[in-house]
Amino acid sequence: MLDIKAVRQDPQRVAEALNARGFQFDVAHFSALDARRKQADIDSQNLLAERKSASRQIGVLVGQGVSVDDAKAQVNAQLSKIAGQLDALTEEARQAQAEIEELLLGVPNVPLPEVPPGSSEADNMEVLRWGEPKAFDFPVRDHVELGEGLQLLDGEMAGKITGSRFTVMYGKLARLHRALTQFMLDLHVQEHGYEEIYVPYIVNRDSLVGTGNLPKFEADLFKLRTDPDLYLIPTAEVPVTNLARDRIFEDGEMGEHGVRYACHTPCFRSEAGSYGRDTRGMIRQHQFEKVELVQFVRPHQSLQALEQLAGHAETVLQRLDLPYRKVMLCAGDLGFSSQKTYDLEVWLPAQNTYREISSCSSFGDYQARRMRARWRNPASGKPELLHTLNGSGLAVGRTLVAVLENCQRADGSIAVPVALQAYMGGVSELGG
RNA sequence: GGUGAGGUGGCCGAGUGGUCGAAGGCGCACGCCUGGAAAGUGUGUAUACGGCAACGUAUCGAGGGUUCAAAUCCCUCCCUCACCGCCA
Repeated sequence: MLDIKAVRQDPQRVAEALNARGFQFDVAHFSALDARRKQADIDSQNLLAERKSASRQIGVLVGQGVSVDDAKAQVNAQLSKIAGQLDALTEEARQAQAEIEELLLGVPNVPLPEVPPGSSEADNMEVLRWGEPKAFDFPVRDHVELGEGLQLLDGEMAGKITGSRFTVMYGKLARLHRALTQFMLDLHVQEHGYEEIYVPYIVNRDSLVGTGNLPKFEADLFKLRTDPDLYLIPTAEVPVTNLARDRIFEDGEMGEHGVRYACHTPCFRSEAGSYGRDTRGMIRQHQFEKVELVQFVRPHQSLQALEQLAGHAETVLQRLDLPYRKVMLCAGDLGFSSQKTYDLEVWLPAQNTYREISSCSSFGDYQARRMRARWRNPASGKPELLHTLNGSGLAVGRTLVAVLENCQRADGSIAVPVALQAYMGGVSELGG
């Protein structure tokens, strides 16, 4: 959520900044609503104050021995006037509050100044490339051909069990998938200073509102038939970031670099409307695994933290020797809650292109305001909104795809990257 | 899922429907005392919104209700604890 004070102070500037990411912010509507909210708030507060003092007066009189009825009679004029207006006024105030809240919950974050303009991924800015795409002296197979050829991957069976966009893996492939997860977690915990945590895979509505998935993107979620509403997590970002919800961190709890959590979870995405895109194979699934990195930092640290976070994700690709490029998303391609995002795109030889494998974002105080996540600034002694960040480190399923395709050999077997062999019990190849 | 007991400030813990945002304690901050410390002692110590400020309003798990007035009474829900049932 944006800072309502900042919006109020210069709505035009906010509107322009949001326009850069393709969002139309209706300044006139906001201003009218805010004025209404303020007036209703003042009116109802005044009335409440009157009622309170009248009630208090009755209490005082009763304390002095006056009968309750007599006491009421003495302040009757005031009370009857209040009774007539209070309900309407408090309802008006409540409604005005709710409306402006709803409006703001639907407004995305403002991009940082360095975020390039643009409306689609075509306008994203390449920051760097790492590694050389390997030249193959045989026709490359995609991961589906490779996995099915080895009889380790089965999309049809998943279709039978559940439906489209799920997958079944067997044997060494299933193990490679698990090895990738273990490798990533160990790297981030042992070398990058993250604490490993385990969290619920089902969350409530408040948690999803906190991260910005709701109220706008309900269609992307799997919703359970419970009361109250519960949802399968679309990413570990949701439960992990919500660890900070309604919480005030003492400075000592934040550590030098802030709080860093690494968390492996399955992710569930309904992706209603995405049918037709990436239908083949494991690129876009309803269920996939991800190792997520989440940070809570002091506001002045967030820019540097984003660079470090992206670096942590890049290290995974480097250790696996997978060529990739890093792009800064343009304003129009930013996620709803993000103020700045780097995507890491891994080289997929079968597609002859780079494909997203990690997205690392800084949210500034946008999520923190939605979930009232704060730290106590020792300089002021006051609670202030902290900054949140997260990034995939990495999407496991897509990393598996990248390993299969980049490490394939002419006979359709797969050379297991050296970094993973220890996690495979020494196994160095699939098939062959 | 059943029965019972509870949910109050950073923590513990009082609270009879009426000057209660809430006694007391712990913790923390600052001062006094001391050569220095401990002990002792004094003061302060929730959050949000509005206001230049004085201050006002809201919040005692959440939401409804009764009442002139609710931390306090009633209803529903959530959570915690104990025992039972079921289960990995």
